[in-house]
Amino acid sequence: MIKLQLPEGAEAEVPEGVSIREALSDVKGIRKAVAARLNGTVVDLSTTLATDATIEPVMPGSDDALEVLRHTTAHVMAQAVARHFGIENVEFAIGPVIKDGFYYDFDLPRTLTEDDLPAIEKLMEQIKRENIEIVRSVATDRDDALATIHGAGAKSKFKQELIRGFPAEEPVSFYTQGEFTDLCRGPHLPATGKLAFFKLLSVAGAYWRGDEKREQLQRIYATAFFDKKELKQLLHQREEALKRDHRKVGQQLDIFRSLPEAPGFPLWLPNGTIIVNQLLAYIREKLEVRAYQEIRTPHIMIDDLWKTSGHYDHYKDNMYFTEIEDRSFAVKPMNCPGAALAYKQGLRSYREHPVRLGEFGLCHRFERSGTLHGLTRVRSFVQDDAHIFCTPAQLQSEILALIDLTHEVYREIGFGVPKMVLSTRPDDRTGSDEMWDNAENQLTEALAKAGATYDINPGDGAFYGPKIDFLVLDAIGREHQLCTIQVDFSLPEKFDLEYVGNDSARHRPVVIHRAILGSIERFIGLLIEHYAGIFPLWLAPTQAMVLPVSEDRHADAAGNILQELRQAGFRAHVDWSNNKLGKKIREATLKKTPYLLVVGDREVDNGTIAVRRRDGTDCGSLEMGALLHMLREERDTRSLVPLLNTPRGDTPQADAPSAAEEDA
RNA sequence: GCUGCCGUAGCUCAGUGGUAGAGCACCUCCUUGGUAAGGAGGAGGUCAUGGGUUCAAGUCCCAUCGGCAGCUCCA
Repeated sequence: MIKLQLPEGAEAEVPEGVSIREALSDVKGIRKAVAARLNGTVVDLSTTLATDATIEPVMPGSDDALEVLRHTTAHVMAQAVARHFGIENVEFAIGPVIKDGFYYDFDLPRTLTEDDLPAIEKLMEQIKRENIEIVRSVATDRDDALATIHGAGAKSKFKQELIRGFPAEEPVSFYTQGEFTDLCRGPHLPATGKLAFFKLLSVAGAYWRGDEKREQLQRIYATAFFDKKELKQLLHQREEALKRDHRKVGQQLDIFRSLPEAPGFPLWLPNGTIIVNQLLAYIREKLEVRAYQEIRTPHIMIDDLWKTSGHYDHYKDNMYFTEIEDRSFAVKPMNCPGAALAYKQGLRSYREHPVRLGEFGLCHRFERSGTLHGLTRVRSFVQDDAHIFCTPAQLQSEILALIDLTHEVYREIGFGVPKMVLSTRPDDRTGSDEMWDNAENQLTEALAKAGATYDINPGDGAFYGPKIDFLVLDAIGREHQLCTIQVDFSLPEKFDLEYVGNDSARHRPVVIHRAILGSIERFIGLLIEHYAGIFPLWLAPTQAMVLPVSEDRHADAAGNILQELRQAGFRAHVDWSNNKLGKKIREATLKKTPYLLVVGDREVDNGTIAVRRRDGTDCGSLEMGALLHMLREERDTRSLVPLLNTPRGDTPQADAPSAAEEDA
C-alpha cells in the first residue's frame, strides 16, 4: 500500500499501481479534471502510482489545464491534417502551445491556404465526436523510440531528428489516438471527446527549428479554450486589432504613408507631423523641468568613431555607410557615441553632474525587407533618447527619477501602470563583478524605493550593463515594450570619459541610456491603435471643424469663428463645401475630429455656436468665450476625456472608440 | 533574406484568354440645407516594371520591384 496526500488535507492509502484517476475518484467534480499534479508536476490522469505521493486534480480554469487542452487540441489538429491529406503524405514537425493558443508545423504535398482550414476544423469536430482514447506509451531507449515512430504511419524525418537529439538511454514517450501517434512529452487529455472550443486562425510559412537554411514548413495557428466566451473574446480582440491597424488608420486619417520609393522610411503627412511635434514638445516640457540639456549630434560620422564605440564590431550589418572624399563614414544607428563626444567637450567637474543630455536623434538602421511593418518596424526613426552621465553615487537617484518620469508620461498618455522587468548580468559581459554588483543593487534599491513590483530576467541584461524594461498594456489588452533604462559602464571606458572629483583626481562617470517613448514612429503606431485613431484633443491633428449650415449665407460667421479659434492656437478648419450639414458632420466624424462647430441662422442670431462631439454627443449651444475656455482647459491639461459635455452636465467619459466608429 | 499570397483610377475593390469597370474622393452645374451620405454631368488607367507563350494577355509563364502574413514562445 502507498500513502497519498489528497486535496484539502485528505489522505488515502491505495494499492500500488492504481491510476491517479482512480485514486482521486472521490474528489468532487473529478469528472471534469483534465490532468493531475503529481508531487507538483502535471501528468496524465492515467498515470499509475508507485510510491507515496501528493496528488491533486488539474481542473479547467487553471493555466495548467489550458495548456493541456491546447496541447491536445494541437494533436487533434495534426490528426485532422493527416486525415485531410492522407497520413502517409504528411511529415509532422512540432506543435507547441504558445501565448494565445498553439500551432503545428507540417511538411505537406501542397501549399495550404486559408480555404483548407474549415475542412480541417470539420475533421477535428469529427475526431472530437469519435471520442478516441488518448494512450501514452513509453519507448525504453532511442532505438525503441525510432522503431515506434517508424511504425506510426506518417513520414517521420523531423521526429527522428528530434529523437536522435535526446539522450540515447532515456525513455521517450508517445501518445496515440486511433490511427495517429505522436512523439510527445505530454500530458494530454484522456480522450479526444474532452476537447472544448477551438478555432483555426491562420496559415503561415515557418522553418524547421526556425532556421531559414532548413526545410520550409507550413504552420497552422489555432487556439482553444474551455470557455466559449473566452474564445469569442480572443477572436474579437483579433478583429479589433485589424480594425485599429495603424497602417489602415494612418492611411484613412492621412497621418503617414509607406512609399515604394522609400521602403522602411515612412513619410509623415501634415497630420502626422502635428502628432510628432506635439509629442516632442510634450517630452521637451518634461525634460526642461528635470534639468536636461538638449543636443543634436551629427548624423554621419567617421568609421573610426564606430570602431571606438564597438558598433562596428557588433552592429555593422545593420548600419549604412557612405564615402566622403575617399574616407568611409557611417550613418548613425544610435545616438550614444555622439552623446559621448558631447560630454567630452571640456573638462567636467563632479559639481555639474549628473549631466543629462537629451537628443531627439534620427537614427538609421538596416532591417531586412521582410521585417518591415508600418511605423512599428522601420529603417529610420527618431528616438526620444537621453544619456545621463553621473557619478556612481548618483546612479540610484537618477534611476528612481527615470522610473518616476516614465510612470508620469505613460499615465498622462493613457496607458495603464507599466510592468517592469529587471534584466541582470549575462554570461558574456564586460566590467568587473564589483561593478555589476553595485549596478544591480542600485537598480534593485531604486525599484524598491519606487514601490514597484517587477519581474527579473536573470542574464538578460546588455553586455555592458543591467537594464529595466517597461511593458505597457494597450486598450485592447496587448503588451508592448516601450521604455528601456540601461546602465552602461563600457561606453565611458571606450571613450575615456572623465570628470574631476572633489579629490581633484580623475574619475570615470557611469552612463544611463534611456528612451521613454522609444522610437517616435513606433510609439505613434501604437498610439494610433491604442486610441483607435481617436486622439485626445491636444494630439488631434484637426481639433475643431467649423460647419456652416449654408456655405454662402453663413460664410462670414464661420470665418470669424475660425479666426478666433486660430488666434487661440487651435488647429481648426471650415468645411467650405456645398454639402448638406449631415454630410459635413459625417465626413468630419469619420476623420475623428474632436469638435464639430455648427453655425446657422439660429447661432448667428444668438451669437452662439452649436457644438457636437465626434462620439455624437450634442453639447448644446455656447458662446465663443465659454467654448474657448473649455477647449483651452481640455487641450492645456492634455485631458484624455472631453471636457465639453451635454447641456445637462453629464459626467465626462472617454470618447468611446465604439461610439464613434462606423467605418464605411 | 526565405516561403506563401497579393499589386487594376487618389482610396476601397470587381473583372477566369476576346473593346478597362463600380463605389467613394476630385472638377463643373443644379440645389442653400439644421446634426452621419441631396441630384446631374465630367475628368481620371502604359492593369507595378521588364521579358515570354498566344491570332489575341489585366487574365497564363519567368524575372525584378513593392506590399501583406509568417519565419522556435524549442517533443
